[in-house]
Amino acid sequence: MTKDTMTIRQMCDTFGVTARTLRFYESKELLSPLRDGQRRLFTRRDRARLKLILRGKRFGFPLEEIRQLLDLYDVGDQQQTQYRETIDRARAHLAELRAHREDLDEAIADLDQQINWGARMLATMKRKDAAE
Amino acid sequence: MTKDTMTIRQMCDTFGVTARTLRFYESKELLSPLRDGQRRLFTRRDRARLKLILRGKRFGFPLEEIRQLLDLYDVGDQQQTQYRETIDRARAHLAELRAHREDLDEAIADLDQQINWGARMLATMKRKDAAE
DNA sequence: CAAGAAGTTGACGTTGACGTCAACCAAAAC
DNA sequence: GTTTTGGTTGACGTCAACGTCAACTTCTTG
Repeated sequence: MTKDTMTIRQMCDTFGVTARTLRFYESKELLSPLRDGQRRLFTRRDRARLKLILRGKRFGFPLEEIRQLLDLYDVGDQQQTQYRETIDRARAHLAELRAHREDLDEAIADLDQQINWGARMLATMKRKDAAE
Repeated sequence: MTKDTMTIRQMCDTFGVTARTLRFYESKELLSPLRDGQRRLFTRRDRARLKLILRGKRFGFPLEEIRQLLDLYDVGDQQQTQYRETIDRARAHLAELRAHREDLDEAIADLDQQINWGARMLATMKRKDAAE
């Protein structure tokens, strides 16, 4: 049933990371692959987590913060109180993400405007050049 | 006229960075404050640039990439060719930002859904508890 | 069965972005 | 006039996030 595991190299190819990275993430307890003797076997869970890790990284979150958030997606066998806390953390994180998006929207608007400005500027420069 | 300069400490307080950081940014040519003898005097230009630097950092961009983009906001006395390149880099950067936003939107949707799921889960747990 | 090929565990190196510390200067306050 | 206060320049330290390398084991393939 749980035959859908991957070797480290398959993981590397699939996600575009190095083996070193995967071992490093394991040492930091972000992943916890099974073992076949010595060798690692990455499960569906590991894959889901890695996906989230990489996404977190794209947003510039440090690994430690990402590690804490991973539990959110890991419904597990938590107690009610713990689970409530998990959800609260998730809500806080969601708020952060939304703030991040507003920030981003502003940056996009700024840059877009600046580019238009620059493009007009460039056109003016060309006209001036041609006139000489 | 250009009397609106700030000391390094005023900059620190205003932007929430350390003096070391400002000197470091200067050494990497991201800022170029005036001098009053030895002491640095940060101009409006420096402030504008620092604001952009910090925004770039919030999005996880490396300082070197930020430095290149800063020229865009610095119409300056660039040659046409250089300016064209600057605008091209800016366009590429803008595309990156937009991709980033799509990614972010997805993450927000995911997390939102996950939270709703969790909230329903929690409600179920409570009902089960109350039934016992 | 020898020789890859794929994987493993340390251990050390590297890079970016600063922190920390020592030694110094210069104007201002006591 | 000397002691703060605010600033300066190196030089070295640090931390995260891996890269690199050596020495080893364990299939598997000719």
